[in-house]
Amino acid sequence: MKEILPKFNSTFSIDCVLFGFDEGELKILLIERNEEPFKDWWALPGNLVEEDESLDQSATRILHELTGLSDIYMEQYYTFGDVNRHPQGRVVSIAYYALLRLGGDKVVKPISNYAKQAYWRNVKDLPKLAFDHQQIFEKGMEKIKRRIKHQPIAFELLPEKFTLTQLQNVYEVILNKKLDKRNFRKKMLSFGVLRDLNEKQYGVSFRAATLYKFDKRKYAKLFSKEISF
Amino acid sequence: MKEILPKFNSTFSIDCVLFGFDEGELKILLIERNEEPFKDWWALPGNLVEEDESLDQSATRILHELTGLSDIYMEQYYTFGDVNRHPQGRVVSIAYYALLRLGGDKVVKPISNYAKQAYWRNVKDLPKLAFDHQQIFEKGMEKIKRRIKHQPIAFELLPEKFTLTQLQNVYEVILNKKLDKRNFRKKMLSFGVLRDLNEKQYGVSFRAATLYKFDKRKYAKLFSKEISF
DNA sequence: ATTACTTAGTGTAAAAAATACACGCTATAT
DNA sequence: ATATAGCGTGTATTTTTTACACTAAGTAAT
Repeated sequence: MKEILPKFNSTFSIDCVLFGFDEGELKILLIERNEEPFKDWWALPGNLVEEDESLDQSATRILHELTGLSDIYMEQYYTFGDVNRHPQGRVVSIAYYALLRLGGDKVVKPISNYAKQAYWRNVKDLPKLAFDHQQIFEKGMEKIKRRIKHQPIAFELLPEKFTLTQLQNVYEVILNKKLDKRNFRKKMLSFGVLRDLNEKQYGVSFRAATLYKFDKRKYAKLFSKEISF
Repeated sequence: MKEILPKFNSTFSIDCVLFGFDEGELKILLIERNEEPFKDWWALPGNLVEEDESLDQSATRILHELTGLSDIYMEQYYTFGDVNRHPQGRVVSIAYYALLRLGGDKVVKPISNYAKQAYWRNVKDLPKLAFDHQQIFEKGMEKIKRRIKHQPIAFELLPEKFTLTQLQNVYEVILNKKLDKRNFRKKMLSFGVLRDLNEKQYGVSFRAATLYKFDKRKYAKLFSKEISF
């Protein structure tokens, strides 16, 4: 039982739900495993935590290995520790979600050592996943649904310059419902964290939309709106 | 480095922020440690996870050992894994908060083996804590502040029968602000999860208030209220 | 029994936020 | 010139939130 798992003393791992937004769809990155257990299954990217790295460092490393990027927005959200979640022994897994800009220039085609290949898959059409990764994904999905209502994380999925329609698409696909265009724009602009770049899209085969940028300095003004007394 | 920590293969532990509401104050349970490291320091109750128990089971066990109770409301909220958070080696700690009815009958006076004594301490007046427990406490405090606005967790801190004033006190002490009595009652009753017991307090030296009960069957109706589009 | 005291319990008006809803504009493609 | 596809805009209604103060009921002391 113990021979496979622990490098050093660690029996904990990181699993990442890496979200990307592309072609109007919310996608996550899945790897096809090249190792037992669950060889040939689809799984969330993840790995064991090294002895000398914090959990955040480990997640950062894993994401870097997958994508080559090192400034990915990322957050720990839950730890899965059922006794039998890993068929070969006790592995507690700390789950992170991460948000990545997929649009346009940087095309991420990740391949890593423990995976045959990695693909972006629409969250609405996922294959069966290894281990308890379905559960890990679902909890991550819930988290970002909730988080997007309080924190300016939608911008992490978009290129630096984006249109309000693109932004609305991100909200719609994460919340899984249609939003009213005028009300959406009114509210978004009312937060005062979007800077109008006085610049238009180009290369589109229809009327070009205004480009906006997320203004990080004003971001603190975006408070939670919750049950209020 | 390894000689002290791992029973089996486990280098993870559970730490619990156990909240109670008493005398109008929000309190947490602290133990005075009887072991190195941090002998004689105040700390959150916690322990190593056993090989054959899930994280939730482990937290349940720890809470049971402390209080003798086994139906405590409890939730995992974050995992702390800095490399040097434990001076004697790598210990990743999964944090839970828990909410306990302190009122009246059940007086909890917990003593356990690794602790000299345990005390309820007002969250507004905490001593210096061992390890990174200050940070763990603060994150737990943030979590319940947020959670109480979405989920009916306030009731977990009150006796089964309670008055609206007591309920308001719980909200006030967790949110750390005064609320308007009429607006509070209006909103609480509007959720439709309180059952009027047609019963009054007694033994109080002033006008007795109506007692209410949390109606679990209607609880699902209490939706999140957040930024809405 | 009168009085003083303490907490319970109640309503309304004003402000703010959320919602529902439709059409002219503009750039591109043919 | 014209068709097309997405851009960009305002108002009226409803709902929610907020602010605000007095009477009622019971207890305790005299």
